[in-house]
Amino acid sequence: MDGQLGWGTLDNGEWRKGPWTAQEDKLLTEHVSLHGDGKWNSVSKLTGLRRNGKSCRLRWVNYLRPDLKRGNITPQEEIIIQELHALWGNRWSNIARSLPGRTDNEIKNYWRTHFKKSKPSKNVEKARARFLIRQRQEEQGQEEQQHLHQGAQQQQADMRAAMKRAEEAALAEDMEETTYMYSVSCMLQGGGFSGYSSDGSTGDGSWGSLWNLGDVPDDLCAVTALYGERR
DNA sequence: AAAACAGGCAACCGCATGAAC
DNA sequence: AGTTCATGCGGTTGCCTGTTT
Repeated sequence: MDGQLGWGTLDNGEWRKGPWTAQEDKLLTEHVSLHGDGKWNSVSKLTGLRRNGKSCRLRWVNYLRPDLKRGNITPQEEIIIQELHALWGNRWSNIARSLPGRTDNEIKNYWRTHFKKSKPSKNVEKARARFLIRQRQEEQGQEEQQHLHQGAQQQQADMRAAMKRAEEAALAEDMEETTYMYSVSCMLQGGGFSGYSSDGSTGDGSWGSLWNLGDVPDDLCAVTALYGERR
């Protein structure tokens, strides 16, 4: 390419690795503007770029895309990242979809440098705890329909009651957090919020309505599925 | 002024998944 | 139905740069 390859010397005599040059960026950008993104493995053939498809895709997604937002993560974005990470864990691509202009790589790096070494905040821990409680309740409800043994039913009812109490205690503990959760929800959906009643509970008693995530993976079911499959 | 250290970030790697054949 | 290939995702690595000693 330019003869000055640094640690990005030719890999096995074919693919270049390491930092991208301005010329390579230009080639890739031109290719995408002509052919659109996708078909990354054809980039090298069509442009002469000695980068493999994966490398091209990564460069485009993380750096060259015109809709990328430059600059520091804002406090609002930081809150969203914390909350969504509490819900989804390291689902960086999901989190990134909720933050237009940000990439999964960027969020992942930000998380690792800003949060990982510190203990999770109280709010984050609470968010996760409440989500898990709710999820557990739903699972219990499904199991209940399948197993109608009376003893088991009693046990499950006791457990649900205990979890319900725990959740209510968490909610009562600080209304400040409830307001906080509300504001995050509003940010996520651009202000439109429903299903939240003044007593601090959700209208229908589900996280789906509390969060109402919009284009963030559809609804509570999707979130639950994501969480479930992760474990 | 220079060496050591730490943080931030770009890029690579391996694996999983889905589409095409 | 099985195989191959392309793409996407999350984890990890290592360079660069700013800060501290």
